[in-house]
Amino acid sequence: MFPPLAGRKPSGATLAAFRRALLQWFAAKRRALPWRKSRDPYHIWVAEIMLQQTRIAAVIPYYEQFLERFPTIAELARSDEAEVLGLWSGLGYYQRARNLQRAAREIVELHGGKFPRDAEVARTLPGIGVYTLAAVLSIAYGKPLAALDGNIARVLARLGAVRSPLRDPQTRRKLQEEAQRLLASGNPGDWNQAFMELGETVCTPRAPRCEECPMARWCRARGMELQNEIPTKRILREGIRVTLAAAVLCDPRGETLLLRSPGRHDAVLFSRLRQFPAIEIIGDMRDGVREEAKPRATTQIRNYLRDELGLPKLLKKSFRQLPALRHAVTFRDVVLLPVLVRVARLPRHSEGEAVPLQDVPHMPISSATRKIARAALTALAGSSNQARN
DNA sequence: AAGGCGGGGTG
DNA sequence: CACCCAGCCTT
Repeated sequence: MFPPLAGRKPSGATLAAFRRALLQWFAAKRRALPWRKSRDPYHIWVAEIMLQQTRIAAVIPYYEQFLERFPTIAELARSDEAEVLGLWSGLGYYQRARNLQRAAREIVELHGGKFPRDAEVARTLPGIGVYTLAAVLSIAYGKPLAALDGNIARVLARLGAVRSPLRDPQTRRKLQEEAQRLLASGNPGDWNQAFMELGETVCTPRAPRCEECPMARWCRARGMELQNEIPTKRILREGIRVTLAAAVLCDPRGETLLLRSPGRHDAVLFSRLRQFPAIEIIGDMRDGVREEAKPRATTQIRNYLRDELGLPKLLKKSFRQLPALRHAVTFRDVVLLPVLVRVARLPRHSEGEAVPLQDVPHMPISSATRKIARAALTALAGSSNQARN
């Protein structure tokens, strides 16, 4: 079913050549990534959690800052969740950070502060699923567990010309078995990383570089010129479009108001983290008419601030609409319409908090909130420059 | 078994 | 720009 054993009796020699080809390629091309400097299970674990659904380039700076602040499991366990989220801010999938810290506390309380070696024990930790378990235990402890992530699944699917969808549970099982069978048990950590790195750099989702691929001679998809058709495209939930207006209040001291709970919009749009007051601009939002939301944004924000935040009536000239921003939240495509609002005093609000606008980009917030804060800071810097000139 | 959770890279 | 990517948890 899969090369190198496809259609023939399992041949030890072929399998050995297959493994040698990949390991030699990895030895030559292996990138010097921060988490590869270490075998500390904690370091590997943090890296693997950050790398879930997230590209290497995005992870590197977060990884280094995170370990600098939380050098040990014990340090992570005794920190505030808010600080952990602060260091995660911008990386997305914030539940990962919460689980990471919960697991750290569990490790300190139940496992003597060391990441468990036992697979069944480690698997019970929050945030440790089948993939992460195999990755951490193989890399940190040399356990012979085959990792199956998206990269490896794609490589295996191409090697074996598997046409069924990768997320199909039956296919998944088949691929997991195959990965386990191919695993080079001499150094499972290197093997898993070699496989993933091949998927990331050569056997890419689109336009795979088959000419550079050390495994091309074993690849059935390549042989059938199906490398661009396999794996089959995943059917994604249809996206929806959302338009939000967000108010960046600004008092004379440069302070702004953040809310702990959402305004009139879906809470997930700011990852349930602190956010600017915001409302969804309802209206006919079919394709092509989103432009109509822009004039409505200021009016609706103005009403919202008055009715629900108890802000006194403000003059129209206190409002300044900034250029629209785009943001994505899983299947939602969000257009953000930031509105800068000059106020004499920030309103009191039970869920509100006054903070210097300057500080907002460094707080535990979603990227959407950061984008809005940066847009506002840029606009303010621009207008003060104009005033000086 | 299916759906939800971010964000950024790529062609 | 539009399109693409994916591990874990909850329901």
